[in-house]
Amino acid sequence: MKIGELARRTGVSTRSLRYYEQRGLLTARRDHNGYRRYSTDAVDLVLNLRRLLKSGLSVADVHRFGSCVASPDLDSTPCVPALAVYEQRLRTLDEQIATLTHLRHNLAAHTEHLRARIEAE
DNA sequence: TTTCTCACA
DNA sequence: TGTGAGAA
Repeated sequence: MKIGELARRTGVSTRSLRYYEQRGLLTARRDHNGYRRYSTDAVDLVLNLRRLLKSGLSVADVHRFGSCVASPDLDSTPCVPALAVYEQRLRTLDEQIATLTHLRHNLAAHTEHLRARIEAE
């Protein structure tokens, strides 16, 4: 199928599909006129890509999934690299949450301090 | 309709 | 991580 049909079948813009290809996430054969041609299983792959990217994974993360991304049923696939990616992502999120929590505590303390000063006037 | 590139959020 | 515009 051509890029327009893949876009329609996946609900993903042609622009995004070209972007995924540029990033090495999606490949296509070329027609004589240079138009991209996709096999029907590209639909599952794109839907998986979309879901993973929307869930906060980066292009590099999705890259690490290897052939798993092409799976028609990603959730039921015992994808070893996916486990590593998810675990690393969880660690990163935990670190970010800790940092934000720290910042929030500091800001709350400053706020209370300032309020007390102002109300003491 | 599709291709590409540049610029931008 | 995408998108818009412009030209072929």
